[in-house]
Amino acid sequence: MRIFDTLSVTEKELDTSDRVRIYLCGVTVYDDSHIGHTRTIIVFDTLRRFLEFQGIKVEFIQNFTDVDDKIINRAVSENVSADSISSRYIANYFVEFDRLNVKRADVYPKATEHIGDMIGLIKTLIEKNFAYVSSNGVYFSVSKFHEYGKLSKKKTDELVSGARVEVDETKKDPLDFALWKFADGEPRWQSPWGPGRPGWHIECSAMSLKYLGTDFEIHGGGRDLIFPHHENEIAQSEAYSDKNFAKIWMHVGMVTINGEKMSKSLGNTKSVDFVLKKWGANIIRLFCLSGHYSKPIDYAEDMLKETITKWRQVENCYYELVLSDNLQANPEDMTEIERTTNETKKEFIDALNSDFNTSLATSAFFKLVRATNQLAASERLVSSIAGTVLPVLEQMLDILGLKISKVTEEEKNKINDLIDRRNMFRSQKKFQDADAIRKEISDMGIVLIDHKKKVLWMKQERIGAEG
RNA sequence: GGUGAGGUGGCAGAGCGGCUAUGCGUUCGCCUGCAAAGCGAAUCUAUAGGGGUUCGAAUCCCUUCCUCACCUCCA
Repeated sequence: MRIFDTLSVTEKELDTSDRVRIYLCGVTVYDDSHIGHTRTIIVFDTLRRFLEFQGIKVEFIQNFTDVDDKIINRAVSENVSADSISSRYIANYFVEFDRLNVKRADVYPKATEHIGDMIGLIKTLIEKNFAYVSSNGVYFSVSKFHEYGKLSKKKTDELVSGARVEVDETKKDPLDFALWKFADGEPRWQSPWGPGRPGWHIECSAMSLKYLGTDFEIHGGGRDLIFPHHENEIAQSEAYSDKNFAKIWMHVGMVTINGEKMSKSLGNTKSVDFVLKKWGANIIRLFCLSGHYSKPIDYAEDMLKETITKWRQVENCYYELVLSDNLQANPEDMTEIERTTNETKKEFIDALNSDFNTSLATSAFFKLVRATNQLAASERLVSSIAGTVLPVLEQMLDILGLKISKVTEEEKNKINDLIDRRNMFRSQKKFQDADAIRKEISDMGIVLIDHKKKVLWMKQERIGAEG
């Protein structure tokens, strides 16, 4: 599979010969996660599912930044400990991303649990003369790392001339960034240079190195992390190890709202909780995968609504397949559907192999859905066809992380009972009674599909936006 | 100002030298007791403007205009 690498600005072949190690920069746990975090995490979850579907071993690490000024500020304003803030949002994170059907990473390392690793790294950087101690903390000396700027394509002299770099008189160079900050208040940790807290960037270097080693396959995150976070990670890590840090840098585009970037600092975010209540996991996943991962997508309610229509087609398709009559298809239909199934499956996989083009992949997926629904609409969908289509459809659903709402055996029996009663009323032309039953079924979240000679049903996911 | 990514039909979104995806929308229709769901047909022949290369360009080159992101914490 080929993936676009931000560092080399080219598509690179992903080395899957042994295992694929992925480090994804996770969230700072000081507030609710939002749809922007969601997109990045869903993209990587889907990538991981796709690799695993192919039998490739994946080691997936995603960190939590649980020491940060924002966490401390929040703790102060709520008059609680920093730890209680980060624990709360980490707990929320798991609730929400489980609901989004995101597979758990192999490890979710926390910064606070790796202070020792960071100190070790900083020590070496000082020994190698890449870092120095000032009265405020320990700083990385950017000018010592000659490749600084290679990821973000920035030249250090241009960065200096830009007026937006932080002013700190104790730094030797305005570009230098903190590895360790001296601090009086809590939380703080002892270090050889004095008590304090680690800088933001060093945690990812320390934790990726610890869990994945050097030169691992993919390092990812949102585009906004390219500078300075990932640039600084590269500087620290490569200065420390003298080895290449990551083989491929994969960056996910921003989610905008009304064309404007969504971010906590702008205060225009849509929280995961909000979008889950409004749209549900399947719609959000489809939305997040609707465009190429590297490009921005706009959170627009009309687009989300369209996605509901598509999802209904998928639900219909699935239940038509599952509930099809136990019959043999006519040979022409069989040949045709086998061809379509194979073609769409190939299209789907080829698209994902080509820089993870989820937009193309989902369009192949919908082609298969439509072909199936066509057969259903013309009363030609039978079990032998389902036997061909269903396994492929389920594979695609699984890779995309989509989940069809299912019913229990008990509910199924009840539905069939009610359908029988309704049919009876219908045959007696007691349509009001029949409609009352239809309403009762609909209240269970079940929609009836009246075919010419049979009545099928499907479970529809309840979606908040539909009221 | 610097750097990067883009500008494709009413909308979303692929394609990245020839065969102009796909979906949504809209209109009409099929099906139905009526619906719903689904399906069909029609609609839409689009590639920011201007040059060029080529037998042939949305796709390559030049240029103009515009949008967004990053350059401070951010997924």
